[in-house]
Amino acid sequence: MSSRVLASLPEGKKAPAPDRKAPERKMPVAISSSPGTEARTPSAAPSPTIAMKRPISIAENSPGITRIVTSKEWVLPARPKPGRKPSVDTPVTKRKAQNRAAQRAFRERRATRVQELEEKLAEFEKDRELKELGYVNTIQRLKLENASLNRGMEELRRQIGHYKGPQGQPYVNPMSSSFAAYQATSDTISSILNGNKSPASNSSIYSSYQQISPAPSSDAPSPTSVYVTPPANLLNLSQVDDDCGACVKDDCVCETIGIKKRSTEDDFLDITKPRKRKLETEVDFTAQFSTKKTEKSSNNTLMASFHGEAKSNSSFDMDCGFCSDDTPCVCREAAKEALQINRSLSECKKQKTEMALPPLKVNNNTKIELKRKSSLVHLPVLHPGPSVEFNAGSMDASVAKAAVAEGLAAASDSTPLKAVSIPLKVASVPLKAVSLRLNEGEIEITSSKPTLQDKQSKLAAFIQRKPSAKKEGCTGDPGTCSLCQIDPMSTLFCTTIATKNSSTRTPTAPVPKPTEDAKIGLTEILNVAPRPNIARNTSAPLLPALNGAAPASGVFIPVPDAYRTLSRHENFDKMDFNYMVGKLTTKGMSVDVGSVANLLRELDRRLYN
DNA sequence: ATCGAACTTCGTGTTACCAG
DNA sequence: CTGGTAACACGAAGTTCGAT
Repeated sequence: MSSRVLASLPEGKKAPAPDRKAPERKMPVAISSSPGTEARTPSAAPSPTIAMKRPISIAENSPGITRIVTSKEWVLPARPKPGRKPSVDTPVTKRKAQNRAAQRAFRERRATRVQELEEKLAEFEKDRELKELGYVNTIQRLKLENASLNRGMEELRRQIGHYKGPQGQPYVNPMSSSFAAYQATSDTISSILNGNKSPASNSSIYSSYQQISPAPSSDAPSPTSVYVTPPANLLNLSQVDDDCGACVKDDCVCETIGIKKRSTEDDFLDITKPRKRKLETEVDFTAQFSTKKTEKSSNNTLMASFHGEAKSNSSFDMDCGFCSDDTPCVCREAAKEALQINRSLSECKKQKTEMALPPLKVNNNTKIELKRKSSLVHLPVLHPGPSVEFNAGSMDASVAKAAVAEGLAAASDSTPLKAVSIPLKVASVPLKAVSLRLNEGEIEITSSKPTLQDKQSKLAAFIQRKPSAKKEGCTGDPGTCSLCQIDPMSTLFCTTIATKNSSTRTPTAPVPKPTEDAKIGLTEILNVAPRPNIARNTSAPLLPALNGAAPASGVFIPVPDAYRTLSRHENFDKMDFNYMVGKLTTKGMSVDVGSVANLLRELDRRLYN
């Protein structure tokens, strides 16, 4: 302190105030035997409060010193409050004293406010991190789901196309590169039909169709046998709203499985009807030019079919208002071509409907067998959500049996619409449901009403199925099973249950294998609250039927199965995680089926509330 | 390793300004 | 006049870093 201080002391200022009691401050303990520490602690810390409380021994000869054991227990003094010590002398003027007090109060308020804000900020940060984690998990799950859906959809398309394409005609995959050509073509035609009179687009249309046409061959079949699957927006111009976004009109899985009403074949014709005009007395220049085109593309069977039709359909006309009657109308031509495509497709469809196809069946290897017996397929839905599901190839027998039990209950119902089927939300998201099944295991869509015997035999097959490989099931160690490896939420679920178990000191029991008794128990449990028949009335609220709570069943399923079952529910993400786990009755790393059922009902209630 | 100067941080006091 | 606030300055304690 020194000269600088002395020199800078303003007039009237007094020397620094004497020692004041410094508030206790927590600081890291640093033991120093050097007396210099005390020396550096000036009078601010009145007396070194380093005091010996009791003698302790020093551990000697210890090879690796991880803990210092001193002979004394030192109580270190709190770090003296830094900064200028508050003055105790009375100010000269009243005003000064008032200002000092005001300033002190102000700083106190400011510090309090800053502290509050910091606490708030910390809370927000914590909340944000939690939400972010949740979002990341959701994104990952959605990505996986999307990928599996795409795979399933692709597989379905491929398989369906394989069966649909007559005489070995390759199925034109809308998702393939030629789909882009379709898209461009349809857009162009649509724009023409809507009044865009750009004659230059004609060539693009033409070339587009050349691209999408099957490879020409000398022994090409009749034009009507050409199988083309244009995108929905080309043929279904009037029913854009009905487009599920995943199906192609002529290849709509939604229609195939009967959850979407078949659209009329001549939707496109309906658009062009008002523009039709009788042209019996007029010269059909369009047909003439079409003929020329046909000659140009003699190898193109698709175009040949179009123009062949055009010849026979000389009455078709379309007044675009741009071309004159003496000149070949490009717009008319394009519209006519689209019409021909539609007609050829109609014939294709007729052929297809005549084919007796078996029901669509997808087994564990995601193979689809098309055994269509009828064109209309009713998909029975027993449950609004994926509350009980059939697992994948790795489906554990317990969960499978739970689902089977539900199916059994349904099978005993005399309602013909009920069937042994997977309760899916097919009505709302058809492709998703189907491909989910594809991805995770078995899907079976029956076209005919199953008999009770059929149901029972299927049930027996399910029940007798052996559980999957052990690595796919619960390992008893959270985060190590296959499900946990790919789904962080599953890991969290398992960990939470493990934590719950440890806190409640539940003895860790091995994952029980469901027994025959379990099957009966499941049937009883799941019959406690009979599920409404969604197929009969999809809009009917489910609450009345879902109010019943299933008692504890004593039947336990592995945690991953419980997670799979619960996580499929739409409301799974909306319900508090800890609450859900708390609702579950667990024994070790297994969950009581009854508690799962209860939780599902609660999720249902929230969903339909 | 030790020491001391310079620097940093924090608490406090004083003064001026402004609005009610 | 009084309360609230900003700006400035000081003091004390801790930290850093170069010289020895």
